[in-house]
Amino acid sequence: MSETLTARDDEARAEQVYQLVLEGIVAGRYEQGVRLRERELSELYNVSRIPVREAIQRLEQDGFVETFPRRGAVVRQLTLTDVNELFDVRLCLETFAARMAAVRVAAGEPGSRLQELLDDTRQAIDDDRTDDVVRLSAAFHAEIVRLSGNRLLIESVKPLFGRMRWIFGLAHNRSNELQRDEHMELCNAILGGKADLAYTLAYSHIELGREPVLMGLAQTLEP
Amino acid sequence: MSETLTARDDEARAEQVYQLVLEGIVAGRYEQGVRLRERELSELYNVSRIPVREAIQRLEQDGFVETFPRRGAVVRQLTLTDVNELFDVRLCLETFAARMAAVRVAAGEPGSRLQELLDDTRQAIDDDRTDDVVRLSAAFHAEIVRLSGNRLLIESVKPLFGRMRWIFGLAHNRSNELQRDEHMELCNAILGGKADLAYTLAYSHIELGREPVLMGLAQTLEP
DNA sequence: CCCGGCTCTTTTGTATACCAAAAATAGATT
DNA sequence: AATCTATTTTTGGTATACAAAAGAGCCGGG
Repeated sequence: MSETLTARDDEARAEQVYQLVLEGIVAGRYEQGVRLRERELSELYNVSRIPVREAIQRLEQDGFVETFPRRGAVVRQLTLTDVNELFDVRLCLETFAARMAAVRVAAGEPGSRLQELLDDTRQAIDDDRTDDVVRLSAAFHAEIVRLSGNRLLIESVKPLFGRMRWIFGLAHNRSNELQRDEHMELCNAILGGKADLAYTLAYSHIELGREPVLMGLAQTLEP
Repeated sequence: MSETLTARDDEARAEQVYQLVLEGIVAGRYEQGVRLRERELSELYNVSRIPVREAIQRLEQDGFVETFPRRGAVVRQLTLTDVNELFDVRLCLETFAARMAAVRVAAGEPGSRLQELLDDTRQAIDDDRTDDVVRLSAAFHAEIVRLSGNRLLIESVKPLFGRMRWIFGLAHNRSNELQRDEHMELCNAILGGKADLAYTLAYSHIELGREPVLMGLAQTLEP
């Protein structure tokens, strides 16, 4: 499990540290509430403290850790409130994204990638590749936001998607089959340029995801 | 105009550099497209490069500068598209915030600070303190988001408010009197716990702000 | 036994000095 | 004039050092 960074790797060190720590948090190797010490991480990953600091700053930005002045960073404690807040904000932004995506498709934007993702998901479900199903589902949501064409929206949603990945890792999800059906309906609405329908479908799809996640998290939180 | 940091100032250096550069951008002292060199800033503000880097990172997060690998940061170029995207995302988030604020007030949350801000705005308009009017108007919007009680929403909106301050600095605004009237209506709806009305009023208030800003910016952009 | 204060240690935030490599720039050449 | 080349800047990163704050441990008193 040597996660040492190869010395000559022209991608930014900070980015790599960010990814590695994030992976650790999402995978549960860094438990909630654990302190992230700069020295510790810099030694573990064989980098100096500067890229570590940069990574931690970004982790804070994306809601995975909390930092306190002169006391450093700790992995955040996920609460049911966090999940509810996340779903509320997703409802705001992703429903708008779905509507805009439909509008832009109607205006001639090519939206083929959505269908592709659905096809891949079909395959992944049939092959029982659960990780891929989750990844493709997230990619589907991200693709809708991308289709909306609003760069600020894309930027604003990015931290939400990071959190979602985390939460879905902790609290397991409802039926992949059901979700794919909803995605298909939503995809058809968008590719058909039906803005209002896309909005409504996105809304109910996201809202349907809330309860199961809350239930799942409630169990992992207090066993 | 020596902006040197006093040596013994127990607020974080990075934070101060962030504020100073931000001030410079918003005030137009750093023009759009200008490069921000780390060495330059660190000498100007009498700090080392570390807090400067941290400040620049945060400025990028908040959409004021753009960084390119190995080429550093430049002050962003504001376009009409940026403004439109900003208003679209604001419509998503702030209307939701207004609705939630009303819901929470109806559920017993004290919302007195809104009325206070309106009173102060009244005074500021009468005294012709334009800067204060702008500041108070921004504070009014921020207070609604705060009242929504959704911490993730508050966090998500923060970078938007930063951009607004910048844009409003470049493109002047419509009548303060009209805006205050709209704020008052919205305030009454929220304090009366009328969620749907608050939503509608917030929507039209924000949307009414779009055109004037676009017009104003179009002029300053190509004279 | 618990509490308040007193060291001692750890960790952050920052400074300084330095380096490799990529960009920008100036200069030389065709 | 345009292109290739050499020189300087600038970034991204390392290593090391240090003051000051936070935390841990210890100690004595109620």
